[in-house]
Amino acid sequence: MAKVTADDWANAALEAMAEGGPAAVAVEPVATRLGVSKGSFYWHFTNRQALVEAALRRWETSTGEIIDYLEEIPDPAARLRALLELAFSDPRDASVSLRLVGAADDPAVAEVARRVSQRRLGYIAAALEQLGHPPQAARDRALSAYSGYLGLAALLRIGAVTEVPPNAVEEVLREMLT
Amino acid sequence: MAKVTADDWANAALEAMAEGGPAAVAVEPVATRLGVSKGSFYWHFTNRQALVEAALRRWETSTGEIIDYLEEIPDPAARLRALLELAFSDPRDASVSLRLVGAADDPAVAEVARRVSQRRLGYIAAALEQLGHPPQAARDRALSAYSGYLGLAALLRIGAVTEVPPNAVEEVLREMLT
DNA sequence: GCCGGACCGTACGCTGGCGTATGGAAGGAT
DNA sequence: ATCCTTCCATACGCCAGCGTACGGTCCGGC
Repeated sequence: MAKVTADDWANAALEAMAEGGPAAVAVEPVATRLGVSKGSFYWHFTNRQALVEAALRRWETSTGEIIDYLEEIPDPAARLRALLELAFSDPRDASVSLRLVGAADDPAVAEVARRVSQRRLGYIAAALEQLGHPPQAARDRALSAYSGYLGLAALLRIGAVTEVPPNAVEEVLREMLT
Repeated sequence: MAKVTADDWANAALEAMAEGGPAAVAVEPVATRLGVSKGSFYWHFTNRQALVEAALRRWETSTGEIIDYLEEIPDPAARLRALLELAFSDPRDASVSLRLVGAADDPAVAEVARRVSQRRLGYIAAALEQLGHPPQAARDRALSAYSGYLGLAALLRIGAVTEVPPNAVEEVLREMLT
């Protein structure tokens, strides 16, 4: 009837993580969400930690696919613009990122967050290099841009800023490219 | 013998929050930390939520005092520099801030984080206005600077960046002042 | 000296979540 | 038709943390 797969569990766990952070990735609640009991879970996974890691892997690959998709845009400036517009229009990813930052005591959480961030930083820096910036400058600007994005997402999340400034994308682009 | 006050509880709770986030502000562990039992706690407070709020209030006033102290620096440029150097040298505050961002589902948490952030943004913007920026530009630059700070703190926390870039303070200052 | 209030220890019940054990149901292989 | 494998439900024991009940101690006022 139900026939739930391990991937179903991972998806539901990621959903729970987006809503309540890694701490909310609990076996029984996710089971209820899937309309299934714990018996199913412990057949597919060994313990709760494995579920958290599955959700993290799922998030990492899904963000990776977005970057893979963007990589295909030939013009580096257009690529950066597409990235920014995607980032500022996807509150879910920002929410997950910030939750992982908050839960970074768990080494598994911190490592995934770190890998994802570094991949993004590398992606931005590579585009900037293609645009003629020397490597070190490209890395510096990438870091500053991505930091600004993350911080703004944080301020949005707590309501210190109510809307993303309408010229934010242009602003960051200008800042990076000049 | 021990004679613990409500303030002692609030301090210990803030300590626990800095280490493990709001979720780690649990009655029994904090009691142990104070060398006391729950009996003491439920004398001074009504429930756990009250303890969390006490810790939040404590953090808010303590960050407020820092700003009050900085307000006394007459030269606005020196004031901003002092703020930045303080911020980048105080990992504890950054840690608490980021944890609150992560736990912003709790409205009490979000509101304190919001108030603190807005106070800081206002403080920076005021200094920039004194330096001749028109109000809107001052607010924009304050937002961009503070976002950058927060984001960098996040990246440091997860290890995506291992050290605060040595010229970060100068960089942000230049960005704000020009 | 004792008495009442401030303060705390201890013991208890309750809940939510983890992990285990065990017994099915359902479907394909033979 | 039977049997093995896959998948799941149910029931259980366990632990941490919340909140309550109640008793005990210490100390100032009288």
